[in-house]
Amino acid sequence: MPDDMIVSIAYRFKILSEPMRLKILRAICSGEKTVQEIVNEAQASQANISKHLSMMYESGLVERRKDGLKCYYRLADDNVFKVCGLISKSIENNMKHRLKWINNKNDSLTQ
Amino acid sequence: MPDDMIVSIAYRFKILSEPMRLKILRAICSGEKTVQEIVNEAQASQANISKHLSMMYESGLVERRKDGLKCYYRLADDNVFKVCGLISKSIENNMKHRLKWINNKNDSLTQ
DNA sequence: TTATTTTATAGCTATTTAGTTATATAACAA
DNA sequence: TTGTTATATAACTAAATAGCTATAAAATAA
Repeated sequence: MPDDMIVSIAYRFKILSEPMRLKILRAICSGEKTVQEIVNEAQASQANISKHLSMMYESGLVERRKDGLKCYYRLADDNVFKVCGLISKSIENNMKHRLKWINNKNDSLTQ
Repeated sequence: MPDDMIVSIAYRFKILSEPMRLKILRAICSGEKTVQEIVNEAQASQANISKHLSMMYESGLVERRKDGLKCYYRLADDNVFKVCGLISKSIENNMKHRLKWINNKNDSLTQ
């Protein structure tokens, strides 16, 4: 994998690396929502959510549709869910691995 | 997905969001390597690589094995590659999407 | 027109962090 | 012992950024 591809992928990860932005994704995973609805679900200020949404839009992670005063945001594609699934599985594996290590240590202490 | 899971996933993304750390993963994807080998491949200072490796180890992304003076690092699991694959596919989709959009715009301009 | 609603953005602050230099640690060699 | 090699870490600086408040912009309603 070339360096510029690495930089692109790192940037995409960076967007996904903020809990508030993942909460936004959680809010719109079931379908498009207005900014105000996302604000309510993610429990943050309107300015903050709007700023996050703008950068997520600029980077192509979400798409949007304006209708009168309202603006509806939706996911650009669903790869992000597969990614989150893999990541959480990886975290789970890691937890199990550490737990096993701790248990082995306890076993050897009590032998 | 609960909030604490979101925080864990975000943190994992954060570790993957630095180009230098992805270069480290690229270096060790074919098998374990010493710090010095990784330094050479990733083209960075020893202190910098060592710091990145420490945090990647603490977070469970890599594992390590000490042998005399040398320390060998390896991937903890290969989910990270599936993740990078999905991300790059997602970026690719996004590029195509934007290109189509630009082409449509050009078409309507030249009509 | 003026008022209201919805969203975006500008300016600011505090926090985080990548990379640097210098040094510490630890294993090995002479 | 002393010297060398490999890695880790401490202290620092500069840059990036999440969240805040206030305001702008833009569509709608009265």
